[in-house]
Amino acid sequence: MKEELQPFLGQKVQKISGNSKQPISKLHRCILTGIKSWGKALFLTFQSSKKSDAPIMTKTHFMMFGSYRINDPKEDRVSRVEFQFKSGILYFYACSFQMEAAEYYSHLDFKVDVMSKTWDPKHVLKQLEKKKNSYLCDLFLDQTLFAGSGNIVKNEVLFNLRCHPLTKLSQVPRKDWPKLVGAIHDYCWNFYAWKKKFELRRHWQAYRQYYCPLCKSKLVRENDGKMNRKSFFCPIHQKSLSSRVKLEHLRVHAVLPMKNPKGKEMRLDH
DNA sequence: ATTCATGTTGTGAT
DNA sequence: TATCACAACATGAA
Repeated sequence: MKEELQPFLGQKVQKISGNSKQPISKLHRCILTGIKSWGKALFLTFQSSKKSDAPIMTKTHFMMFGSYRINDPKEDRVSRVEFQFKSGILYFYACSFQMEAAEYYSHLDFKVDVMSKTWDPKHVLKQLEKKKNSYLCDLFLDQTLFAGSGNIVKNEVLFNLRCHPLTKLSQVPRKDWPKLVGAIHDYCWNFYAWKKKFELRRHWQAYRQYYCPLCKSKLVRENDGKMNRKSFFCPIHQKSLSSRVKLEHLRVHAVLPMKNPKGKEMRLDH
């Protein structure tokens, strides 16, 4: 999204509307001066033409169902916010949109943001020390450790590690902790690359799958951990771990492209 | 037609 | 005070 919004950087908001309860009219005639992200949140900075006015920062989170469009509004849908720029219109739908997020933003820890250039696995490792009692299925969703990770990432990484979702961090030997951290980071960057090519789902091996790609046994599907989110795992390859834990951190399998009934490759991801 | 779910936040109970 | 359970949000896809 940051890449798609670049054309609007430096442009003035010519018109703004939407059903947001935030005082969005304050953004009228402001210039978009910054496009940032932290984890799953998008931060836009706006500068009023009066230099004396403090910049306004907005925080947008698309939650589960949110979306955005550029120059192509959704039909029969009211925008949460809609920005008219000189070169086009940006539409936000069904998202959380908050203003005056500058204070919030300045306190964010970019060392835990998997997509940040200042992501710091050593720092994450130090933080992990406090989480020994957590299940991996909760850990991998914890935004204070892995900002940007989510339920797809959790399930796919657990599969790649051949690890049961209800493994406690304390059961994983300390020397293997960097593998956990690295596996999340690697998967998130693959996710980004795959998403750009509209081939995200093609690479799912556990998430929303029915059979293990390795042994064809039926995957277990259950809500796990404190987060109580859905886990998909192979009971053979992701053993319930007690004293001995061996992490493999395996490479993703080659997968066949998905085709629709007409044989054309499908555009799979929004 | 109905159910589910790439997620976070706030509230009220325990 | 900390933890927990759950509702709310809103919509495309299964």
